[in-house]
Amino acid sequence: MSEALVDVDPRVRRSREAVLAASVAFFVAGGPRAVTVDAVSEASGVAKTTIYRHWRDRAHLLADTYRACLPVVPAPDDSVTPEAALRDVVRSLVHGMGQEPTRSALPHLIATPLDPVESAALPPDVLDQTFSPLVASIERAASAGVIPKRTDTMEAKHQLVGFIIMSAIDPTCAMNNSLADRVTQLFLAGRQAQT
Amino acid sequence: MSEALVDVDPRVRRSREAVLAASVAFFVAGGPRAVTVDAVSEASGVAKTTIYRHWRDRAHLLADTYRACLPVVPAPDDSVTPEAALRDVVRSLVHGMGQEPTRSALPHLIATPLDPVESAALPPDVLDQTFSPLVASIERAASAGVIPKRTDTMEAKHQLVGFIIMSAIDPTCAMNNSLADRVTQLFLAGRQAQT
DNA sequence: GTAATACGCTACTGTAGCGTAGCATACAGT
DNA sequence: ACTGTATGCTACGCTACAGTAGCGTATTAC
Repeated sequence: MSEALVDVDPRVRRSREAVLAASVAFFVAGGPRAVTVDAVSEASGVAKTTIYRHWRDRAHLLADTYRACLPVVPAPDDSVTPEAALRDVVRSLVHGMGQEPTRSALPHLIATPLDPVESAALPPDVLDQTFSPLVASIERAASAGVIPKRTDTMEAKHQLVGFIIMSAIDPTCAMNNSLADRVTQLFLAGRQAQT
Repeated sequence: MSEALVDVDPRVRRSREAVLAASVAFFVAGGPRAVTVDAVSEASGVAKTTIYRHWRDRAHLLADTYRACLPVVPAPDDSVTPEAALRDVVRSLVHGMGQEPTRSALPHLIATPLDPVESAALPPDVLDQTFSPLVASIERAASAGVIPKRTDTMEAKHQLVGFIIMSAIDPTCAMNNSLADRVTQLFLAGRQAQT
């Protein structure tokens, strides 16, 4: 994504984008197992040999495909109140998880890193990084006393991320700010009721 | 499991159990992709031909394997208060999700039904059934006014199930009654704070 | 003891997928 | 126009896996 400036040759850019788009489509539809070089080649119109000129092997293609399905969550804003910062991060997460291809890929995004074969070329903590802004927001809320200071950060993360992910997996669920703010409110109200 | 009485011949029972145990082990370790008839045959010590005498094809073996990884959650107890019934169901769920092989298989249990190939012989709603006792408890709590009567049942289910599943996926998390009751309390406190 | 049945073994076919080699062609930059 | 590079194409070899056939052996039930 960010090295588009290096690839001056438009043929290269075209090939990489077409391959990745097709690969993402297969990943979304059927998980890592569905991402085969032959299928991607045919669907993208890019020759198999060309794919191997850009990715060393299938594992590296899969790693890029995986990353392309992850949402981008901006770091929390420290210039607003802890509540507002948390609310905004939750909104970003809900929005990101609700966007395609992330939404449809979610179950596979969770399962793939646990597959010893398919996770070969995946950076180990690539999924955790998506939630690091949320963890930072939780920690700030705790140290500011918005939620109990002795809050278990990981537990709170499970609570929020679990809610968001399960909502996103349910195709009937609208992933908008209304849902995001309800997630935040239910979280804060529950935590603040703790002694 | 329940038709053990029909299989009088101990040779049949022995074969089925050995195959299923090996198949579950592969599913846990690497998802449906790892469940190959050859590998299961070798690991279980049961000949491939014998496996095909008990399961029509790999898809049916996988369906049984999938079911064997699901926890059994008893129906809610209507003779206690709605709070206690919900608490007990959450405890059962937390306990079930924390037990092997369910715990390690969880990501694959979520992802497999969404794979159009691997879910071939899977009953469509087999995972939902695991959560139906929870849904029943939520509905009873709502109609009893323990939580707001207009509570969105599905949303509440996402909230509780998401929290539990994310906790179970984190290997450092203790899946005991202490966690279960905290899940219940945070849920009730958040909901009861809503107008 | 005997018949029925379950099982193991070997060998086989067919398919899908990974990854490579060699050569011809089209396109980009100058 | 010219040169370098990216691409397309065909044809491989190799491995893993699904599923089947035939035959001999061991175990079970009676």
